[in-house]
Amino acid sequence: MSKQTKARIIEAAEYLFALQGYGQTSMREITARADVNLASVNYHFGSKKNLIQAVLKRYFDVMMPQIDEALAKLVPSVGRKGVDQVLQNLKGPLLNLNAVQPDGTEMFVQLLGKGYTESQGHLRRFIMGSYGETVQTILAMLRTALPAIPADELFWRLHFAIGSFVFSMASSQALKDIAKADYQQDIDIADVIEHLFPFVAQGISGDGYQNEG
Amino acid sequence: MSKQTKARIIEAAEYLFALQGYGQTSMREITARADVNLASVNYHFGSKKNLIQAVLKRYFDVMMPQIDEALAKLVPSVGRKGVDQVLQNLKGPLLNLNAVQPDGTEMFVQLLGKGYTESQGHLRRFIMGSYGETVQTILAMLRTALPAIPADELFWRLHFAIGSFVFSMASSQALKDIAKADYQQDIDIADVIEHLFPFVAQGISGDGYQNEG
DNA sequence: GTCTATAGGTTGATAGAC
DNA sequence: GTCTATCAACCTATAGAC
Repeated sequence: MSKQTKARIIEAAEYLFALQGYGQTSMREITARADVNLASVNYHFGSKKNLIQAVLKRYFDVMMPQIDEALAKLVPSVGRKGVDQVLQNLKGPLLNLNAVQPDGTEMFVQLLGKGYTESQGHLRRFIMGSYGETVQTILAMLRTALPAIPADELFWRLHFAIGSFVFSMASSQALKDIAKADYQQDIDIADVIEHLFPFVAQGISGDGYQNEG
Repeated sequence: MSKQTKARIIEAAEYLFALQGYGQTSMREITARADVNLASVNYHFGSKKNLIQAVLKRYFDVMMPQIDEALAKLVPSVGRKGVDQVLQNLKGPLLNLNAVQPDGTEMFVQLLGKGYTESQGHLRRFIMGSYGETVQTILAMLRTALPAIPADELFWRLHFAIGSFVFSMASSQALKDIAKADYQQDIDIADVIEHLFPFVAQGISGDGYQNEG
């Protein structure tokens, strides 16, 4: 059955990509884990590149419309409160990815991080080409919340925020181990978000920016 | 001459590692760029793993003692000001890496970022094993600056801060491209730090934490 | 210390039988 | 749609001549 095979490949691939990265995961590993034939990846997806995009597309296609919908209704307040509102509206769509797949949210963020740092140009082009509009909407909302902060400064802060998130996920196994050993805490993705969003909101809202000469 | 060859290898390797990552850079690329024989890497460093560690060690061995020295004299104030003081004392040693090599700071942080996200366990183990004490000192300083914030909450924030930094560096090429295209800015590492530190300080110092149930 | 040559393994992709 | 077999290219590492 084609449908089953295709789905098995996607699931195996996303697990391994999230864990090891794209470049370090071979098609042989993927097909072995999916328990399908090696040649079936190229039959169903054409190439490894296409498979990588298909894995991410599955999540983006669920999340981005939800974000669009959530933000369409929003007129953010000015200041820290507005930033909180924007972030709050991202939280739902993000956590809903757990419906796509068990641990889907965590998987997605890790895939995103790996895609960013393994500077495979084709992935960034694919994302920005397909979903750039939603990204722009998020930025516009933050601009409404923080009208006094220049666009380029906001661009920086948004990227720092993404970095906090992605890094936490990318090293989440290490974080989990440390937290358990040193602080007797068992962590899941919702915990990370609960700690992360105040940190990020605080950092984004700061008014102490200055363009150094 | 052995010394020259070894140095040429290190320089070529760190450039390519920083640009492409460790896994995606082959010894053939390195030796071609260094204009030395392929076999010389294994002769001088034993293995690719050792070469990776040697590249990072060159920077850590310069920076970590400087951080130790800078922090030894410091008794941070309480509050946001204390956090700023701690970060300020990290800035110098970090920027001094430009003395190791032109663009040394940028190179180093990119190497660090790639090392963290390409979860090559041996690298994290090497770093924490060799320089973990300095990391602990930094944490202790932040605890002095923010005595009201529980240790586990500070642990979270420190990781988010590291995440902002490492991710920004690991994806700095992408950031540069975007900044140039969308905001007509040419960025260097000092710019990134100038934007990053206030963001991080703001996020770490926030007093709006709450342990959700 | 430097070189050539090569071993021994991996990779992504494909041709062609079924 | 699935399989086997294989290609051509790449990889790290090493043996051994100079």
